[in-house]
Amino acid sequence: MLQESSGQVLSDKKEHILNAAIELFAEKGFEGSSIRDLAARAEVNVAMVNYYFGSKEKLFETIVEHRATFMRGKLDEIEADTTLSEIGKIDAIIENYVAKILSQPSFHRILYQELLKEEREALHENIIRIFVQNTHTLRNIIEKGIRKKVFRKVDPELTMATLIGTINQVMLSKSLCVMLVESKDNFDPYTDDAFQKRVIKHLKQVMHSYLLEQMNR
Amino acid sequence: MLQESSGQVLSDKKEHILNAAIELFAEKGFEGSSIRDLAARAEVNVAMVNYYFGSKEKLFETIVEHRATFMRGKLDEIEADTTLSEIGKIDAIIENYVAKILSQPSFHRILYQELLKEEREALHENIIRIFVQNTHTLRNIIEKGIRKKVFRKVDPELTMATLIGTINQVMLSKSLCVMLVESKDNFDPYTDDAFQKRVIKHLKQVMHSYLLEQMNR
DNA sequence: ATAATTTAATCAAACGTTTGTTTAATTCAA
DNA sequence: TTGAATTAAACAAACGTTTGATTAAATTAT
Repeated sequence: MLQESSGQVLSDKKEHILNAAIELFAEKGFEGSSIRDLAARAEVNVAMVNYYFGSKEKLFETIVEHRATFMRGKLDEIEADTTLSEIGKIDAIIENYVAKILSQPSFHRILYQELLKEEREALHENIIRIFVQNTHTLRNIIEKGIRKKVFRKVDPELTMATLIGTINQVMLSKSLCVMLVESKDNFDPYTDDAFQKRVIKHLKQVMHSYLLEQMNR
Repeated sequence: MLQESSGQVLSDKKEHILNAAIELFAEKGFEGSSIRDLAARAEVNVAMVNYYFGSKEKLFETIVEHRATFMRGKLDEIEADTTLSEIGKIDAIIENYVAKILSQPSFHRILYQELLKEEREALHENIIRIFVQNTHTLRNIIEKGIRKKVFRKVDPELTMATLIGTINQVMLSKSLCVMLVESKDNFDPYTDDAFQKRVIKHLKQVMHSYLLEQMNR
């Protein structure tokens, strides 16, 4: 394609600043990161951030809005998949959520720092809207399972909270995660394949034993 | 007592600043809150913060260290209680955790904002240490239940993550919580008694179905 | 008991830095 | 040669903190 042979759509340097910003914001928070810090880490002039993104705040919005819908499409796809049983859909959601979130721990951390605050109202509500949508999708699946009598009569909203909350708890702090699950110090749980499988296995077991009537296990 | 009739041990104003700071830091984060903001909210002069606490950072440390051990004593007490079965201990932990965390949402939010960042290393590690201790206590209970064959062979660390993670997910954002569980707009889930019972009931059901062998249900 | 002295609390103002952002000049590629 | 990219320098505003004066209360001395 022309687009590829003539160079990238998005400027290399712009993308480079954006990635450095995701890391920095995740480590120090938005207010805790200065543009000079960011410029130094990305090895560009301080003026380049405003040149490319307009302002520090717009850079932040770009980061969130560019990636925040990351689960939406996959969730809808799983919900609509008629080849999957209800518990099969739950399993698929667990696998996708865990893999997706573990693959971008920095971005995930930024998202939750923002959720915990009450500043930047528009951005805050954007993130909340995505969460609400995802919860509704999961609720649809759970309620269908309940109607079909393959699921127990559980609390759909809090079941979602248990699912996401378990993953978030693991994502809170890498050093905490390492202390809890592994004694080795250079161990990175987020890129470790065995750890990812461990989280998926645990979550599936929790959800199976909670959702399924005993006859189905 | 002399102490009471002659006045309080801790200065009223100092306590007043501290409580205002907890609210402000929870809303805007530590770096997002200025001493002038805080002084205005607490209705004191800007100089009073440094006068009482030395610095903004020391005020922050005071907040965290003053309250962060909030579950420690109770957890040990529950673990040592010989009148409780293993599942009874889990239930007691759930009841205490939920009640305690829901009762101080602002402080809880500050704690997790700090966990998500990697600044202020000493403080960060202090918080982590408390988490690790609590996890070990819960692990002891779970492993005892497994040895007694009343619990399934579960993943102790991730079980803790599920327990705390579920509560945290609910505590992330009040407006998110309201949208998920209640349509009324003036509803405050954190002070609502019915909501607290709902969370406790859900968590107990999850933990019972996950931990207990089928014969015990 | 009254006056003198010390201590603690409070304040407006100012300190030196750092902040995000802009400018105007320069370099670079097409 | 023209427009985009890049730079060092400068900008006002906001930041945490300190200062020195002022007040009020408590303590000591007379």
